[in-house]
Amino acid sequence: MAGVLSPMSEERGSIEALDEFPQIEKIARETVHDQIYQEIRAGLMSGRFYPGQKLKLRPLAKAFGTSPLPVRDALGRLVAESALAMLPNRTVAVPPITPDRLEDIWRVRVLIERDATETAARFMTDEVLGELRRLNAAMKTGTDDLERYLERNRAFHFLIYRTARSPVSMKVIESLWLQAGPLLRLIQDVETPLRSGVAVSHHEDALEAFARGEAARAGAAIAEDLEHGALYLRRRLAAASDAAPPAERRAAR
Amino acid sequence: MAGVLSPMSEERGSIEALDEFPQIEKIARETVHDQIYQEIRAGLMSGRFYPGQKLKLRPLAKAFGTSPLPVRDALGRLVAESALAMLPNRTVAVPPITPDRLEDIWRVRVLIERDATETAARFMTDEVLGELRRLNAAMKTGTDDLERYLERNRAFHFLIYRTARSPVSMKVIESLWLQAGPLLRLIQDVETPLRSGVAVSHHEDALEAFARGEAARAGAAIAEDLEHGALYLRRRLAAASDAAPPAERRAAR
DNA sequence: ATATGATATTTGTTATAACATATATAGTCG
DNA sequence: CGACTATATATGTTATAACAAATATCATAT
Repeated sequence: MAGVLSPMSEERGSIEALDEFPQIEKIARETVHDQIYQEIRAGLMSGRFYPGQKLKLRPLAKAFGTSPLPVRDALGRLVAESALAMLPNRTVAVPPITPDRLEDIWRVRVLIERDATETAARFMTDEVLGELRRLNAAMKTGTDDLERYLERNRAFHFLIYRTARSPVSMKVIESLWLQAGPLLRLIQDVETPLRSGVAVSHHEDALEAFARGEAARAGAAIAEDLEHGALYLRRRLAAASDAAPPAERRAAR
Repeated sequence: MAGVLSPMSEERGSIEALDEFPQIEKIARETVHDQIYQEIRAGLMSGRFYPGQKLKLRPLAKAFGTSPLPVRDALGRLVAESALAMLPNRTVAVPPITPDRLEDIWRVRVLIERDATETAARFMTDEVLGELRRLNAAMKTGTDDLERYLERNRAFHFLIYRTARSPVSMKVIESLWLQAGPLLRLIQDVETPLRSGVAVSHHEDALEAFARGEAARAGAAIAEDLEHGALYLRRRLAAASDAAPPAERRAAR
């Protein structure tokens, strides 16, 4: 089912793996609704949808080769997580991005991701630190592929947050990244060297702070990383809204 | 449909109001799933469900007088908001409360509710301040009715948070209160004067800070209010887990 | 040509029913 | 008496179909 959002469909295969004999791992079967959810969610986080885009039940169901029900489940779940918005007509759409909304999302992001980073510093181990170094080093290569760059950046940040061992924070952060996802569309055509260098340097600040056990400094480094991104997005957002003020128009078909 | 969770059912009435002529206010019709959602949500926030309780589709549907579908929608939405949990068998249940989970929820609560309070201080007006004073004064009366006391406390806090004008923070805070809801069950049998006095005094600290425009102090007062509640709940939780360690057992029927 | 109105299509919502899995119950064998 | 198996019940999931509301399309009148 992967890649169904791109115009290419395939029937879903049976999930039950061939059971040799009673294995320990009892994989909870994935429901159709879960698969659709994962796919749309991944699309959102990597900016494959544009703000204002409407997600309609039957067209999506046809694309996935299912009935409208599981699609409805997936969309409803994403709406509940604030990743998608429900219009007054109850149609689901990617939330439009206004400057106010950008500031709102980022203020909370800085607040909670700094906190999570500080907490992670107290649980940091050599093993995790090594993995973080590896992830950050990987970000320096293949910077021309935006999607891969973003995925590596995501992996770096989320490994830190997971180290904080706070399921509640983790859920909030995931929701915030989901809401920020459609913004990533704005940096499609950004000069490659510019976008990669600064983030990596902030990451290295954080790595050094982790190594020294300086929690506050690690949190500050990640906060600066986020603020730097915000600076960038603010400019692109202003430019985009100058070029095409009626974002509502672009979304309509 | 109100009160259906208590064993008493009533058919749902038509929502469409009599339209005189083109009014400005176009009330979006409430779907069945919305009504069920609101009802379960209210029950959760005022602690009418116990941790571990299972919420099954068909029994609930029968109680509400609907098909299982809207119930499923409502439960799925609450699961997505972390208000309910989904067991491996995909049955929905009220999340059990462990000491770890209590600490996790409260740490994030203090972080974000303090921040929202500080932001609210910058937007504070005489009108809102007056309403806050009125709400806090109301908390001193009728303290014997726990549910009413909690509702007034909720109104006080949420008026502050709403003043911060941050939809993103608001959504997070609502989710956190929802997750904390089942804990309120622990203070059912608490000495009345003890629980009311301290909260009100913290609230008065916040009010004074608001009046003086001291944002940090207002945030600190609310943070202390929360910490005080946590102290209380920690003790009750320890006592409860001593008395009935297999919370899983109590949930089963 | 524009505005108004009726019709047709599309949209989300929900009940019903069939299915697969999980759980509970009863039966049976050791 | 205890452990295992088989049956029965209950549970979540999903397709189908019918419904209601919103939107789009088109004809008509001014």
